[in-house]
Amino acid sequence: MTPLPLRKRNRLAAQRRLQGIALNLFEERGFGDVTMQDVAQAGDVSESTLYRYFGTKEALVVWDEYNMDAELVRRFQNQAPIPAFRDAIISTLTGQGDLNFLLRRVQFLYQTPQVHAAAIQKDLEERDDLAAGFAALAGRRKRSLQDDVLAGSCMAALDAAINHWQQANGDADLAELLREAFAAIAQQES
Amino acid sequence: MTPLPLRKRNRLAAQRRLQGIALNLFEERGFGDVTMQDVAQAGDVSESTLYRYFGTKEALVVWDEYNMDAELVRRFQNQAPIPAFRDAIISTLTGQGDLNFLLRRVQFLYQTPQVHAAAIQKDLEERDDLAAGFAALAGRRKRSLQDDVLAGSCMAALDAAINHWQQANGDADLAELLREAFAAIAQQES
DNA sequence: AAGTATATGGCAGTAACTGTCATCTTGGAT
DNA sequence: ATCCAAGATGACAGTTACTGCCATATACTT
Repeated sequence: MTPLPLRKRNRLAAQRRLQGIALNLFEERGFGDVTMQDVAQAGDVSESTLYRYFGTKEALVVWDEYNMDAELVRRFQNQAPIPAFRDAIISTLTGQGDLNFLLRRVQFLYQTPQVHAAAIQKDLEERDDLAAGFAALAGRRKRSLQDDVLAGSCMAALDAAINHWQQANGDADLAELLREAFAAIAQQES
Repeated sequence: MTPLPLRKRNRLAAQRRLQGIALNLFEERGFGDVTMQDVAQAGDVSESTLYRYFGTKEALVVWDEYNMDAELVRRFQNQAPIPAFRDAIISTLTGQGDLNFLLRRVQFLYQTPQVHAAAIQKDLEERDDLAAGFAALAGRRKRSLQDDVLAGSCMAALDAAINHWQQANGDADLAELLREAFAAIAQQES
């Protein structure tokens, strides 16, 4: 894989930096009591730039650089859909260095309804992709009701696992929680 | 059951009326191109009142008066959790007179990401209650990971069914779609 | 070194929301 | 019928997230 162009890398670095600064402020004073102006000043950039980077205030928390598309597609080749998705998630999350920072973001996210909603909106897009992927895997051109329910259940498992991990203050094996959560999808008695 | 106090009834009527007016405007000109002021003027109320009734702009679409708590509790007595929830939903939705208005709301909702997110945020509260209900049913005091996944899957089924119904312009049996969707939860191969 | 693309900052404007206060209106009491 | 208390409404000012636009500065290419 080619290394990221310099501009992209600088941008990513700046975003990471600003996200850290923003999260500090939010944790200190609360989401509602920190303005975009505050974050901009603390980060020594203009509000314009801040908006160009993140688009919305909520995105300061929700934004991340995870991208598991490549990994996901590769695993789809030779695994059943649910385990493929599960393993892609696990390797993406646990392979990413800073679990502590993820924990802070996620804890804040679940405790701030406004931010939580934004996170869910982002999940929805991922869910749609997933449902489309399930359909494609079965050779169908259009997503069926089952594909959608399945994709929704996967997102529910992901959400539940992260939520439990967050509630335990990170004192739990995230990968193990994810495996449990995804196992729960299949083992439901009606 | 005692009839609703007059004040409550008037309020409900006013909300129904304003929601209808707002939906008309949104459908005509698009969500982003209608201001709260526009809605207030069209409805002949002040912005203050509008905000007191709905709180947010999105709530003008998302708001409804459905309340299936009673139904749900009753069904939990003698049914397995998933069918209980499913049947409670079905009888609540189909028993409610105006499916056409529901269709309009839901179609708009799925086509407007901002509103969709608000709807899901509302669903989350319901999901929490459901998970708690599952735990209580099994005699556990605390919600387990499985309870959460299960509740999330139920919401996914509900969402998928309504989404398909909406995409078919209501030319489908909603109850039937719901049954299919909930059946898909149990029949997933891992 | 010149030229082009891109990133940044400043600024003005819109509209969603919040809080407050004065003014009705309503429902129930005597 | 009348008065009173509680709740509903409207007017208004203020905050802040977000958008668009333009001028300037910075970085990449040839």
